[in-house]
Amino acid sequence: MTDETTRHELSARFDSTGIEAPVYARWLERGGFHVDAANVAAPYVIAIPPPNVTAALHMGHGLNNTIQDVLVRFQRMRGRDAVWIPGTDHAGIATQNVVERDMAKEGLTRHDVGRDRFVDRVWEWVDRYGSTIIEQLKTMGCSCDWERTRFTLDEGLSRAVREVFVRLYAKGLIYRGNYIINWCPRCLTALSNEEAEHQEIQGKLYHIRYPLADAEGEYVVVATTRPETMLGDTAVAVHPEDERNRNLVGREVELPLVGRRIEVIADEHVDPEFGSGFVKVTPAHDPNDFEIGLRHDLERVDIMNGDATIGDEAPSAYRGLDRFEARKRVLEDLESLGLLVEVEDHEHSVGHCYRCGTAVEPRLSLQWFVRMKPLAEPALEAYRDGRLRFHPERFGNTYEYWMTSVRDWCISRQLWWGHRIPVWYCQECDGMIVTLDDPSACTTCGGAVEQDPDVLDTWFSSWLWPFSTLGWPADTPDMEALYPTHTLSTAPEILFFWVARMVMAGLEFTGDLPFTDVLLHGTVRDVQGRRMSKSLGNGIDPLEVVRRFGADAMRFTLVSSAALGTDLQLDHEDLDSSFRVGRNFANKMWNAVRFGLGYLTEDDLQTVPTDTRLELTDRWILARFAATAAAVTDALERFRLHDAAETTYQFVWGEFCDWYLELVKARLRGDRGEESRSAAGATLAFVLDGWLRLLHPIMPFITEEMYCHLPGRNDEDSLLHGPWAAADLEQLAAADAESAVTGLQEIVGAVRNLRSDYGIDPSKRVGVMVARAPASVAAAVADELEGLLRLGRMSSLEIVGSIPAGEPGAHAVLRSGAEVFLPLAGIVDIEKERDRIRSEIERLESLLEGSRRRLEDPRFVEQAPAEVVKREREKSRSCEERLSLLVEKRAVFGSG
RNA sequence: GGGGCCUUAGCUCAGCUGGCUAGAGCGCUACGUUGACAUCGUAGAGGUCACUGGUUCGAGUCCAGUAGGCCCCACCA
Repeated sequence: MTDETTRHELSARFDSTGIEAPVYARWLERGGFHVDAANVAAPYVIAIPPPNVTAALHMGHGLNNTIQDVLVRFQRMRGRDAVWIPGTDHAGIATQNVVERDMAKEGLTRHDVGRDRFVDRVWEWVDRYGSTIIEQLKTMGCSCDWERTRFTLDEGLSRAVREVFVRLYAKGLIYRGNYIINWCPRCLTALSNEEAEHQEIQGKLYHIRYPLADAEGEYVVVATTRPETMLGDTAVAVHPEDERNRNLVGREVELPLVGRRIEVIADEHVDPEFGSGFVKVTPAHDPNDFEIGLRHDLERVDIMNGDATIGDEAPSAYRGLDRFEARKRVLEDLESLGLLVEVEDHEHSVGHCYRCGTAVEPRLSLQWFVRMKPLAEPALEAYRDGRLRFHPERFGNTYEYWMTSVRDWCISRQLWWGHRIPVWYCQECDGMIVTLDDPSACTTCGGAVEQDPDVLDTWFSSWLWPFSTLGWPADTPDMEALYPTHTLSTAPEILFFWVARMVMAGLEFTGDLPFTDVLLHGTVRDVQGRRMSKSLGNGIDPLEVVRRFGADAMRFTLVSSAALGTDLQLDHEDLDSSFRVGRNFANKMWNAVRFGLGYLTEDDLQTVPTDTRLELTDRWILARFAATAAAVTDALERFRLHDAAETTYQFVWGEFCDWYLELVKARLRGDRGEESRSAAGATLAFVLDGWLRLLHPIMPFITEEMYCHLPGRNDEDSLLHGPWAAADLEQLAAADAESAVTGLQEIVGAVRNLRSDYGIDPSKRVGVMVARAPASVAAAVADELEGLLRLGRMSSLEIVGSIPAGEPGAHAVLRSGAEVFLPLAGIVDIEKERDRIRSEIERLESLLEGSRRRLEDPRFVEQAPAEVVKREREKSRSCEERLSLLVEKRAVFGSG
């Protein structure tokens, strides 16, 4: 689109359709996102939080990936070798569930087809749907280095997983043991502590009588929220110092419904104040009881099957019942025996499977664990000594707390989809082999070996992501050039699951922090403040938003609504209200550029325009641009993307479009001669080009498209690699131009205000007088007269020595000290004018009073910074001046 | 039971190291087809910055407490 005709045929309304795809295709064709490890001088690397391979894009992805793209594009434009590593996660439970559900439609379970065929089927699924989200990221404009796309089950990454398992095992940091773990009876697998989500449940506390075995009529009362577990009780405990009850220690009770005799023991865990002071002890079904059992060498009676039905260790009457069914039955039976003493409401929290929502069952089972303490120490140290930073900072507390109270990590999962645990058991002797390469026989006795059937927790591969994606454990050029990475952007809810563990893994296996800055973004919510979710049906499909409003509009809206550390609300029922801001802004940009293109020539586009030809407004907008560029750069460096968006928006719309374009129109048309036209053209082109750069990280498509339309440029050009903003922007500072133009804006503002107050027909041009304007403002008025006349709908704007006394008209006294007068013979309303002046006097008086009070306080003058005192004096003086003028005016209108 | 966050215009929220005559977008009211833009322009109304106390020359901003809302963590049955 380089020829003249096309250029001038840009439609008045910006339509993202038909622009985004070709622009993205151009970037890809040129390999614009790829960086060769051999050529890396100043790396900037982000590893994407790999979405689940079966996931479809939602707004959370929209936000997070926009943030990452902004950061990557910003650094790429600044000349860094920016690499954004994309990929997906095999997401063990989630993916297995999806495929199982799919199979269920055919009436099949995974057990019907067997392990190998099931895994094949998941792979087919992944091959078919696995690239969906990657394609969606492209639609959003994400500038990932697609040549580096990885999947956690790739051969290389799987190798890394094995390497880590073997290393940790050799170091004694991985062990296998029988412990109480969180078990999901629906997914039929162990879960880690993090995967059990605690929810407050409005439950009951049941008080049950356990008769003493050899004393008719005597009993103890235990309290429990899960009465069905009594079938597995193997003791009753009291606190060793419980005065009331410790005399019973050593006696036996007869477990109702079961008949087993169990001992009363003394254990510190019991809170003598709670309930009756007796605790039923079920070592196989409660983590605390398990610990008690260890201390007292209690029997562990496991009464439940994996699917949470009652098992063979329980009395036959209950076998086969689901746990909740069994609870009901147990309660009924206790009730009929007169042993259920009391039922009270009791709120408590119960773990739920983070994938399917089923209430987790604490279950005794043989699992693999990672010892976390030794890994946590260096990870904590890295945070404490400031090498690892969180944005917002407060998440450091959360991280620190988790690291100091971290518990061992259960990593084995009874699933089929995932990395198989690299452990083999000998079928002949008790040999166990933990090895990188599949063994063919037992290394001790030569017997046949069989691999552990379990797979590893998904997060056991995710925690290696920042380096496994770069080829670790091999010493690859990518590892050499691109590791460690720099920024990690993610949602706070996976701080423990993922972020904390990556830090541990990075330090343990590579000796480096995997990244230095962790950006935790907010949550996308609906208008009621609820999280967006499939089940609530309140989600927003980013692709629909892109289709209707454009990717840039979506990205701008997301970035500008998400201040660092805060959640953002979007209306899923009214996408228009949610994304209008971004769409309108894109349209504004489009039209501003469209306007510029009507006047600019190739010669206008040059380096920083600093010639003496520059006029006041040129110097003003250049100064404003320099300030904006500095603020935006600073904001992006500090991860304050919202500020960057806000600042540019205000500059482009509120200063560039509202004032500069308006003031410069006549000059661009050549009304003031070629010298003036070319100064305006050069300035316009420079500033336009400049803010396109500033906005490119946030709105890559429209900025690229517009950039290529600028005179002398074509599709071969690109903003992708910057430069970010021209060097030497400091030289553009022009405090004098800034204050002069502010003075002009005030005058126009006052005229518009007066017109509006007096209801003057917008089509009627008025003559205006200005007195007492500072010299610089007066000069500026003369320079920019025609523009000002148009903006204020004035027929004339005269600089006068003083406003003629007694003439009927409207007055305004400005902050610059200038006085604006609008003669209104026959129109002016004396009463109204008097009121206007009076209220202005009142306002200024109260302002002045406050200011004086401050200045009269010697402590303020002595202790406040000189700059503040100076400003206060100026404010005071300006108020006084304006007041005295207004008082004079009032005299003219009578004191009323 | 611990820890954290929030409470600023009708709505959604900015306001980072205390100096504010408290901002933005949307909405509202009035007016407007001004040759880039009605996805626009102009003006306006609208706020005791939750409450109470403290620190300070000065507090929306810091500290303590109160009230309301939210989140994270947690093996008291």
